[in-house]
Amino acid sequence: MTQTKSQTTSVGFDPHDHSHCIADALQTAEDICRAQKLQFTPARRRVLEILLERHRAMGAYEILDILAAEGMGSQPPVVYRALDFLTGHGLAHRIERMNAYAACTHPGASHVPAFLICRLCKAVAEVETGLDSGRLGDAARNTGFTIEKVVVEAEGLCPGCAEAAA
Amino acid sequence: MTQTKSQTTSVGFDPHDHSHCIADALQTAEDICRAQKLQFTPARRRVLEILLERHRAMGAYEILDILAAEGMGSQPPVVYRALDFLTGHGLAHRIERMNAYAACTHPGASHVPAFLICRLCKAVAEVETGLDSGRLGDAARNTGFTIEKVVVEAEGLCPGCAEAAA
DNA sequence: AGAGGGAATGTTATACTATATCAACCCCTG
DNA sequence: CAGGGGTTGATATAGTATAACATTCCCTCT
Repeated sequence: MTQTKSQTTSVGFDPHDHSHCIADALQTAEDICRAQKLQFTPARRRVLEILLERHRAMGAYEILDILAAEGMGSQPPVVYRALDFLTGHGLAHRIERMNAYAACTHPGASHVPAFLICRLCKAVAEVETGLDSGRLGDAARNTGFTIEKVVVEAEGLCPGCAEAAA
Repeated sequence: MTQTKSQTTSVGFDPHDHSHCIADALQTAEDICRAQKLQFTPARRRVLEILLERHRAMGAYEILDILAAEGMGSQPPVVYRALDFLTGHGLAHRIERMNAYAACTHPGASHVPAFLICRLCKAVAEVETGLDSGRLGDAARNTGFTIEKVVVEAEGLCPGCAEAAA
């Protein structure tokens, strides 16, 4: 919000031109929904916008408070349905460790996303892992386990908070 | 419970002599607590036993029901305190994706554990990852993020359920 | 135009997960 | 035997998520 630098890294903790990444992400979401004949309804769109604006993981009820203040519905199913849609189509992710949700920073990519979660400021960065080809895949093959979905979440300190804490 | 084969792999979905791994794990837990001057109280011990007996991830309230039936306390803090102790000292793990808990299958080892979670029978296998040295570590270094803890959880089908479903 | 049907929303109620708080107790130690 | 840390007991409440059913909207087929 206070950053003014123009830079479009869609990942990481760097300052960047936030209005651009919001507009880009919304446009991408619209494209994806059109291509797949999905309904990008006002509630779904607004929830994604809220996640993009805050640029961090948010609890469902935190999002709900904002929706309610805007008159878009005040009951839990409103926000959970929107989040189910967004996560189900790769537009947002659930951060298991925080019971929270964050906009996907590179929708459309097929991937095993990993999240770097700052335990102080709660900022979340989404990065890629090469996990399938690593030891986890080996371990699964060795035991005969069929992996369908993988969650990778790292908690720690982002550059800013690490510096502030030092 | 119905397995009778003797085999002591402490990891994976293979049949094995379960009474052995329970006894071994409890003994190891006692050793660890003695070495670190921790109190392995009846409630803590019983919760670990329950997790070992079931050999799967269990919800806190599921454990609580068992404790209550045995007269060991019927209020949530009873089980959450025991679970905090066990997870805090590496004797059990929280499975974030399930809001559930499972006994550690190789306590004492320092590691980045990963979990293979069967979505049908809820069995959980604990395996090792080489994650620190992989792309996640690279990504963190590149962004200046300091990783303190990593959660890796894979959901899918264990060999038995995959076969049954086929 | 009207009937049928699928998806989305509105609404109420409830289930499930987890923690805060304070009092009581136990044991060790000084 | 007083103090203090750690553990337990007990009550209340906070936080997260879903079930269930009625209603509406929009599209399509006739």
